[in-house]
Amino acid sequence: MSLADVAYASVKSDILHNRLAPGSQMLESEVERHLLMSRTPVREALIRLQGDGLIELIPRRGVRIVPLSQVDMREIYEILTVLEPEVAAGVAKASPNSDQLAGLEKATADMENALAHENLDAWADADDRFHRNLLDLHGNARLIDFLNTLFDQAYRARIFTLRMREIPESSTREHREILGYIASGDAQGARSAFHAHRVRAATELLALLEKTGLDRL
Amino acid sequence: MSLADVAYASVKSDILHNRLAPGSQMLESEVERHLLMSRTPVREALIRLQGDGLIELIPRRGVRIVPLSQVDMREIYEILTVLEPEVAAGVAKASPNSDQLAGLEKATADMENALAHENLDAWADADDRFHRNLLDLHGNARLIDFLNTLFDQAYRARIFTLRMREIPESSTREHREILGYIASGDAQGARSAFHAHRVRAATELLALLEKTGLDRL
DNA sequence: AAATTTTTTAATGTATGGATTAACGTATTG
DNA sequence: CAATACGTTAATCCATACATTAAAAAATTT
Repeated sequence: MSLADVAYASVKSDILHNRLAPGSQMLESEVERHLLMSRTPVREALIRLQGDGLIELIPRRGVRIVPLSQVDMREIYEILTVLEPEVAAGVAKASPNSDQLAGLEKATADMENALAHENLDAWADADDRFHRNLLDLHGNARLIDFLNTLFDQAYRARIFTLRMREIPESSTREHREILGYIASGDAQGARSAFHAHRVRAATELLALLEKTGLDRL
Repeated sequence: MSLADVAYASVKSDILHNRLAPGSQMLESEVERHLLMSRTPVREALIRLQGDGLIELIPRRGVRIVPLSQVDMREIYEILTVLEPEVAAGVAKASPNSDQLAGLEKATADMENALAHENLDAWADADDRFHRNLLDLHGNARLIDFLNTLFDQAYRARIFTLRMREIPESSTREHREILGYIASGDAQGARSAFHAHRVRAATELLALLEKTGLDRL
């Protein structure tokens, strides 16, 4: 692992976990100092992060942590609403065996458990695992990559709004339902259940952002 | 425009226009010599191109121009088949005025003209313009970006197979049809017409690749 | 001769000095 | 006082020297 890789992973983690505030700016030299590295590897990492849509490199102004507006969230969910149901349908169609479904099963069980114990952090973690695990069961590498990028972008907003929402009961139920369709190889069922899941989640999240006036997440 | 930008545009153009052969490799130093630049800007450009999926940077082996296999083409078309119909539906729903549709109208007319004169290059150019122009009418920046990246990746294969196919009559007709749905604000019509268009194109292209044994485009 | 170790080579990874240039403050002018 | 021109500053952009290291070549051993 090169220094550039370390820098990439480190800054990315700092952004996702809100240790670098959305909308904030800093000079490249500050990042270098923070990471105790020279310009070259830091710059390479920043260029990659810019490609991921997580930062913006503004000449003479340094690095800007790209904040998410309501418009951004709408964009992201619009895409997820179209693509993820297809992913679910594709996975269902491939009739995965129980070995392959173990990860999804575990994630779903973890969500149910977390819900029972009202452990929101554990719930969010299991939810994230469910969605990413589903991707991994799909063969389309480009699709996987793109959706993971979107998950990364939306991650902060999800965490941030987690505690402002109702206890995620229906969401948990929907995951169990989707898993059922996938396990039984019902592609059409998986597709429409996932679509409904995403539409509901998007509506809820956008209404919440609207209501609270939250922007620049 | 920085040297890094120049390097990015130059190498990208060389790849898209097949001046750098798919699957070929060269050292970073060869790229530097070719562009008459030092390592820093070239390296930054290559990192961005790797993010675009056009090249691979392999330590000690240099730059590899990523070739497209049948699997890759199937991946790309699978995504286009799902997303582009949504884009068309979205644009139709927004009821664009004739000003906004001028580009699509022109592209369609150019396709019809090129077809009449059996000018395949002009046809391919107009086709590409139609698809990218449609994207520009859609508001979702992330979607636009992603689809443009896929267009870039698939560009070479399209050009390469252009002369091995039937004269693209049905494709041209379908574009005119889609444009009609968009102009009349019929989102559902645009969606299903575009879906059919993509399914047909994908089937044709994949069959052609299969038949000719073409791979590594 | 085959296998193993050592040495060499060369390509990338990293650090850094200097050139460039946009932004800002200061001075000048109308 | 407002507007403009000028000089200064500082951050990035670029070139390049050096460090690291994987691969290739050579030497040694069996």
